This record gives sequence, C-alpha cells and structure tokens, in this order.
Amino acid sequence: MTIIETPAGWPADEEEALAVQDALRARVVLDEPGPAPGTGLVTGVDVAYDDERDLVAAAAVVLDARTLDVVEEATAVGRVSFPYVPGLLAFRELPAVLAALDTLTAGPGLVVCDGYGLAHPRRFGLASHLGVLTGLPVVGVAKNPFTFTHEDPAPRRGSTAPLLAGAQEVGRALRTRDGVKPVFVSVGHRVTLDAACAHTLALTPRYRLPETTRLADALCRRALREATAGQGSAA
DNA sequence: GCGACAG
DNA sequence: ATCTTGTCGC
Repeated sequence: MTIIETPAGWPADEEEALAVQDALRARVVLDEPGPAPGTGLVTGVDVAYDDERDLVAAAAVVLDARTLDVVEEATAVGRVSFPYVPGLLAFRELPAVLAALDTLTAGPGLVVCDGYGLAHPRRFGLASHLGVLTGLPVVGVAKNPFTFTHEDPAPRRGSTAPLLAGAQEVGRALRTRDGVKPVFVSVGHRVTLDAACAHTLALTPRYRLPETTRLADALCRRALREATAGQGSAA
C-alpha cells in the first residue's frame, strides 16, 4: 500500500475546482468505442473515508474481464484533501484513486468508478475527470440518481431508460438484475454509452453492482480499517 | 430564496 | 460516504 500525495496544483477551494473543470472538460473523448466488453482487463476503483481521523483509503482491483478473476490489487492511504461538494466529487476522490492506480503493475485496461461522468451539471464528473487525467477509458456507474430525471426502466435485466439533460442523453438508468433498482451509467472518457452499458452488464452476473465496484469497495474499507488499527486518535 | 444533490 | 438491529427471503 502507498501513501497518497496530493497532485501538484490540486484545487484548494470550490472556485478553483470549478475553473479546473472548465479547463479540462474539452479534453474528454467521446467518439471512441472503447475496449470490447468481456475482453482484456477491467479495473474497479473506490474510496472509503474516516472523517473522524481525516483519513481516506482508495483501492484499485484489476479483473480479467472475461472470467472476472482478480488479477491484481492496490491500495493507498492518506489525508482527505477536499470536502464533499455535489458536483465536485472528483476533487475529493481522485488523489487517492490516482495513487492506487499508480502502483499497479499491469495497465488497468478499462476503469469503472463509482459516480458519474458525462451525467454531471457541467458534463465533467468523476469518471470523465479520471479519464482525462490518466488517458484511460473510464465509465461511471452510480448507485443513485444525481440531478437528472429519468423514467423507470422495464423490470427485466438489461432494460434501460435515458438520463436526460434537455434532449441530450447524458447517461442511462440500467437494470442489472430483474426487478431490482437500476444503476446509473454514464460515459467517462474514450467509451461510448452503449459500450459502457454492455460492460456494466458483463460485470453484473450476480449482483446489482458491478464486481469491480464490489471488490474495490471491500478492499478500500479493509485498507482503511488496517490503517486505523492500533492508532489511537490521541492528538 | 428554497430544496435537491454522485460519494 | 458513514452511523446501525432486526428482518424478510433464497
């Protein structure tokens, strides 16, 4: 496991963060199909917090996209560097995620993260931001709707309903299990929405959430526990 | 102005 | 995100 270093020039407040989103938004690539679902590597990333101790832990779990077997794992621990602000989640999560990704031996392949990409107030959510900073293909799979309205998808696995920003489809509510609440998929970088949904379905043979998300979630929580173990909160 | 609001 | 008991169902 590694220690997180906040990237140089990382925004210190909301105003700077908004300016960064404005500057980077144009670098998002939306016209590449991305890797074929079920092939190569897929990497899940997630972050857990201990606000009490001002600690954050990130995990990256690399899977064989065909078998969903774990190929490699990485974690990183450090200090929280930005508060949670809706629309600015990337500034809170990415330093930790980047640190974890940096320690991977193999290329991560396609990255799946919790949260949104294009389906964002300024069309530059966490998944897009991560894609632009790393150059990797990234998709966002969120557990809850953000600010976009949508119809309820049909009850069968695979059914979708568009997330609409006016007339633009910025993402999809995707049913990954029969009769279970959908997940919310959007494009991050270098992947199409169709492919992002196909990847999400390939990663959900059994549960509502992608295996990548489940494994990364479990791993970053464990990393946080281990970082906390034995450490009193003495000042 | 007020409420809603990924993790 | 995180705090938390029991409970319903396969």
